[in-house]
Amino acid sequence: MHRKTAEFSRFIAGKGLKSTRQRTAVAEVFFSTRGHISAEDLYLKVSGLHPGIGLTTVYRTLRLLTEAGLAKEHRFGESQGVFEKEDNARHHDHLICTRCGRIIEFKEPSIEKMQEAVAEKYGFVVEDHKLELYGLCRSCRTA
Amino acid sequence: MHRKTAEFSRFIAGKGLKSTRQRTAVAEVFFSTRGHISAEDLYLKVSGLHPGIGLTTVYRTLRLLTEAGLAKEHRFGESQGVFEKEDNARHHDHLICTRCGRIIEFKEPSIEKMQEAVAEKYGFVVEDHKLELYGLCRSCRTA
DNA sequence: TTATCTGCAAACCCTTTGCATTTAA
DNA sequence: TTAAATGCAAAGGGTTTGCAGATAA
Repeated sequence: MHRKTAEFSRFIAGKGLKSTRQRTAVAEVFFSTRGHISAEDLYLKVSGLHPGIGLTTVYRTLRLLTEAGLAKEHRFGESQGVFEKEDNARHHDHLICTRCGRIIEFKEPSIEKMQEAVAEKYGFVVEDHKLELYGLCRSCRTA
Repeated sequence: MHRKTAEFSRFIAGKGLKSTRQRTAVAEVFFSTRGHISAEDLYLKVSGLHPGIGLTTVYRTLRLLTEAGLAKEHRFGESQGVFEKEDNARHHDHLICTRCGRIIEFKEPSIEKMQEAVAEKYGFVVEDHKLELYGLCRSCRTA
């Protein structure tokens, strides 16, 4: 079993939910998938190994994985949503005070989603990004 | 008539299409709207002035406006699409291909709005920003 | 005149929900 | 034992499409 599937099981248990055959199957296949995958494609992959599983269950499990912070949903363009593994040791961006030099680290998944959508519009696949916001922090502003 | 509505009419004519009452009405209301507006809200606004217009026509006109480069559609989060005027003389950010070095300029008002929201969360007021997206462009990806 | 438009209703597509049944704990 | 999960079918919600009648050029 994938390390992340085990982590998912712990998350499930922690919420007082049940660890089912289907959830484990979906997680296992999801974590062995590289890049993005749609709910439907994941459903097809899992179906190959565990016939009879429902597309609905795949959707529900993907939602749980997302809540667990193990998956991330993207909506590129106008098409169907796709999911990818969420890596928690992630990039962060910076807020920089132009007066006192104070630096605050932050991350904003919603901004990153948009960055990817922009990139997609131009045919790009984002590998990395740099976002720096320059301005005045509260104390410099009120001082 | 709005300067941009006139520009839209020229675009329409250039494509051998017809300048109709409805298209002009939608464009006129759209260009007098600040910020983002959904197809449905635009439909409601136009309906007030031109009863009987169809939501379908609003969608079709918004598509034409977008093709003309006069409108821009955004899909924030998972919700319905919204449109805004496309302004060609603004700050832009960069998309950089890490393989061929190709650089594309883009601007994304929605990202800037979110940047300000994030900054505000930390007590900052944004004066400037730098956003660089690094990745692979279409040709480098498919090559 | 005639190709394009319009508005309505129906279709679409992806995703979620309702519900009766099954299952993990 | 029993609260939670499953799978099916049906509903949702925003957007698009088919079509017959209307209209701009």
